[in-house]
Amino acid sequence: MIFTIFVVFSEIKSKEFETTLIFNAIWLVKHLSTKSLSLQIRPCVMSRIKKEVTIYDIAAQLDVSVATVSRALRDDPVVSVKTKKKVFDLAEKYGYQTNQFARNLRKQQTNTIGVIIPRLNSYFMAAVIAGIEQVANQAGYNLIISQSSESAERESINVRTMFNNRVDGLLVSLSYHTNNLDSFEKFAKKNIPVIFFDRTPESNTFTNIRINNVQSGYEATKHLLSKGRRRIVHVTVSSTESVYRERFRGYAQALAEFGVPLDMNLVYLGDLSPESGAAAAKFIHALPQRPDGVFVANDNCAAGCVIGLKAHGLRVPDDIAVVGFNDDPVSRIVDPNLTTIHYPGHEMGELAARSLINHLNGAADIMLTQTILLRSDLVVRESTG
Amino acid sequence: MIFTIFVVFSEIKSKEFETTLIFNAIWLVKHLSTKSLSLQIRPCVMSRIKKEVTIYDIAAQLDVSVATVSRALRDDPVVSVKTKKKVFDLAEKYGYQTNQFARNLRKQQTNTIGVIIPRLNSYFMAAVIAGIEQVANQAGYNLIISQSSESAERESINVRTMFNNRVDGLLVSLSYHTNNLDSFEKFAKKNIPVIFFDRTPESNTFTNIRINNVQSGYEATKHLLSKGRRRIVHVTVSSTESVYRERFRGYAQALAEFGVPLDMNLVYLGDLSPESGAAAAKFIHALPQRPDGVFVANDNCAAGCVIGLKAHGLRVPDDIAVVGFNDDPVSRIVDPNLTTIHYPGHEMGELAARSLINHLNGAADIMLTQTILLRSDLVVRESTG
DNA sequence: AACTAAAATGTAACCGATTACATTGTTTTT
DNA sequence: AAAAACAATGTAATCGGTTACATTTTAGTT
Repeated sequence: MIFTIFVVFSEIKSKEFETTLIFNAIWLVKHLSTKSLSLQIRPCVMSRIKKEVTIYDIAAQLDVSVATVSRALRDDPVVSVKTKKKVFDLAEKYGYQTNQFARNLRKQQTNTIGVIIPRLNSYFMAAVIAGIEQVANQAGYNLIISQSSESAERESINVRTMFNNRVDGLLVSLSYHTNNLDSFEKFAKKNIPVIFFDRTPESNTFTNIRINNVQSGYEATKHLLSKGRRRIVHVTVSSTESVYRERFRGYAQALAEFGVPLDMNLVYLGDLSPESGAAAAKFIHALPQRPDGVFVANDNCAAGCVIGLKAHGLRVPDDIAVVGFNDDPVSRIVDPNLTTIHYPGHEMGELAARSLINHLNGAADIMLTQTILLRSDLVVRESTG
Repeated sequence: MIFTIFVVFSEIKSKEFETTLIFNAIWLVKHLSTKSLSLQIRPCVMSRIKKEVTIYDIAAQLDVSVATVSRALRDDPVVSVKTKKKVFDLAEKYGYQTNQFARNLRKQQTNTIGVIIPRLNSYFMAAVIAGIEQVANQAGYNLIISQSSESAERESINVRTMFNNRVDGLLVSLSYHTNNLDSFEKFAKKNIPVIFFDRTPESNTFTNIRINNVQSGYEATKHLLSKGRRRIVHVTVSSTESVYRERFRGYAQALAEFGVPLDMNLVYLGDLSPESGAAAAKFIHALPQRPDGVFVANDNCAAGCVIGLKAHGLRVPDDIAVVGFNDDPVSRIVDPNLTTIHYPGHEMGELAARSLINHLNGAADIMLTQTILLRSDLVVRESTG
């Protein structure tokens, strides 16, 4: 059956509007029963009927099949150069956008990477995210970022959400209180790659990217010891997560090496916030025998602690030397500037994203890699004299 | 035609594995031609054939239609309680997950909100994001976050990406250098809601959520003036974006009110980083007539500036008083603590997300709202004596 | 029992891109 | 000139939920 169709418009506002109308007309003809003889449609109604340009529209316009259009748009070498050009031009003209859902549905993959972090409130995390984003954007991947707010429960909800959204891969930094990896099981079962960074689990089922926290903790403490300090407080968090446990281990190791007995009364457990640092300062001030050094497991907390110590009349570093961790910009703001452990956030993010994407592309298999350790360095500033 | 099928397994590892096998068998029967009489399949091959549980599987298992399953899973009241329970139970048992792409494809909406921010490096932004995330999560929306890195170009690429990913709505804080809103046109055309927050455009095509920057700049400057300071430097950024222009306007207004002539030689343009603050301090120190006050357009920069001023031997606030902006935690770390303008990041994020989602739900129409102003307050601390 | 209204469920088209396989047209080989 | 090889394009099934409309079942009424 062959139709001849006259489309008469009473008002055409713009080229683009005309396009819409024509597409709508084509669509209507395709879908209407042959019974209707007359038809009156207001533009607004029409535009509601169909508003997106699809490969079907392009195919109809050029009188080729959707398959050809689909192939042309993906630059498949099997399509002739001439056809490709026609398709590209028309797609350009009508501002065609591929519908990602149709593609994802069909391809069973999403081009999306999930990122789960404890909190977005540190310079370090911002740097990591920036690194991840840079690599992901470049490779055409989307990012879904969510925060666990240091809660194991929220974390596992986020993991589930990521799973439901069928992310192609997951980059995770664990919360303080994560005590099992059950929620990640699903990913393992479906062979969806998961890479942990910074706050990594002790289990070795997944790939980890981190620094040597034992060593860094050791160096921080050793630095204090080498400055002659012997009564050293460690301010950290009570966490099931390995990072802080390892920093503590390094602290203990250094003490042992210098023959200083480990005194658990000198270990202050808080939440590593600036407020917690202030509380630690109070704790230190109240100790019967005044300590002469503090190793704080993060800079924000260390800054709070330094301010607290000064408020209690203690001089830093003369009375008490302080070492932080992270090389957060705050370490250069607080007076005196903090001696701290520097480690590369941006690089860590880049590396994590790149590893994941290479794995997804089949360029490398991360399952072969168990752990990647990045360098971390002690940066000596005023707070240790 | 009625088939009776015997499925014989040589090895069943677990209940779940059995489920997979049965589903595969059902699927095979549905899809195989009647010609094949014999069939041998290895489990690994089978699991590749079909690995996700779909509503079709559940429907087949319960001997109801997919429509019923679909409706039951969405808790449609039209489905009987009994059937619903059966469906829920089986879905639970087999760990069914709805395929978002299929749903999105069909529903023509994504349940995703795009967020574009200049940078993720300030406490304020982290707070905003946290606020957005809280509301979005609660309402079952996903978030795609991306950074423009203060570049107008990156920003418009991000906008395009968001558009291609068919976000349901967009929350944007503009970069320093955005000079036109062309890239957002697409959204306007398709009636996809866009809400700007904090760094909002001057145009009133879209809804804006922000504080009164003119007023805040005015108050900050007036505070310095009321402390007797008359030669006041303003440290800001050369930006096309209105926020900083308005803070400057407030600064100029306050000066005018106190009869102090506006001297453009006292306006220092940098990038508002801590380093830029240090540079501003150097600039101030080098000025022929020493200023006695500084109003810096953000706290991070102000902190850098304070440190720089101290390094140049100037006493804060005695020689020179400093006011920042944002009430970033750093304002309470730097010595002396910064007088600053506090404004609610978390609330701003919440409000932006909630407005957007209400609009999407049809509960409210944001197009009716032009601008929402949030309160901002001067917080007086040591840096102004 | 007959009839009607309401409740529950089923059927099938649809969203838009992908791709195995089939078909057609064109060039090269024997 | 016939056969084979290759290039270009087309056909139609597929991904998995959603929903308008159709059909069946149940409950309620006279």
